[in-house]
Amino acid sequence: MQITLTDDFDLEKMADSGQCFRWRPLPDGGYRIIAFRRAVTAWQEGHRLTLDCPAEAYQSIWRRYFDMATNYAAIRGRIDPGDAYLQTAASLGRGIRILRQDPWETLVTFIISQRKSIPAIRSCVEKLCAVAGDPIGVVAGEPLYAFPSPAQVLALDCRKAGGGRCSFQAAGAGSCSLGYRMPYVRAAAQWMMAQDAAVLDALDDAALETALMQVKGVGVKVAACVMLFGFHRMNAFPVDVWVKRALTDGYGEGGFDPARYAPCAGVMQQYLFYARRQMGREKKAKGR
DNA sequence: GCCCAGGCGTCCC
DNA sequence: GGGACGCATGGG
Repeated sequence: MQITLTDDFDLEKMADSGQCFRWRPLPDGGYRIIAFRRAVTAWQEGHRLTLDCPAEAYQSIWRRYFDMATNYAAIRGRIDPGDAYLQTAASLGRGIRILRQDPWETLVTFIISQRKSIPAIRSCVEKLCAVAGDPIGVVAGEPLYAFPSPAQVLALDCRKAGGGRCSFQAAGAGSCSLGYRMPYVRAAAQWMMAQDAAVLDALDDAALETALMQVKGVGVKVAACVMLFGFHRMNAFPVDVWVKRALTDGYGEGGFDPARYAPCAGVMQQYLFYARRQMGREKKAKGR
């Protein structure tokens, strides 16, 4: 299946944008993506996107996943020309789209994300999938797994081999490097099973944030990530250490108001996050 | 070995 | 409501 791209789209930048944790770069430049209990491999060459799936799968799954109906160039074009810092960030981050990911998976992965580096998040999420998720196929001798359902997460045995009580220090098969987040993930699973997806979708942003923050382990930042990357609330603006650094560099204390870019502040957040991380890397490389 | 990571809950004021 | 502190674990 081949798609001719007519809008901002950059696989490499999206893979490195910190919104998804199950994209794996392949030696040939492609990315293997697992989402919605399916695996697909994607390659990009300029305006040509190739997916190793039938056209029906693109139409029913991946087109929506990549948010193909939204015009990101137009959103980028609305950035204040006088905002030099954001202009630069957006030109660095051009091609990033806000993926429409599964809300449950997004909730869990961003609970896991706290106090972890992005590579550590990836490996933790993969462990969780391998231990609790359904096998969905074998590629080059390597088994692939779906993201586990809430029930599958609750079925995880997080107890120590000899102990009775649930301990997150357990080296047991179910610990998955979750550490102190294990009870948070379980709480998220219980919460999720009690929700109606249609009801959550119908909530306004403030009500959805309140609902998400009922889960122990979900604070303002994780809630914002789940809203932006899982519920596609394009105005959510997660502020993490990188965005904080970007805002301090570019605007000083309190000098940036996300409301200025409503209803798409979240896209600006992605540009700022991506650009600031790239700058950090360049500094590191120079220092060597 | 050491440092720190896409924070959060809790305690305390 | 805001600031200090502890937190399990692994990647660089």
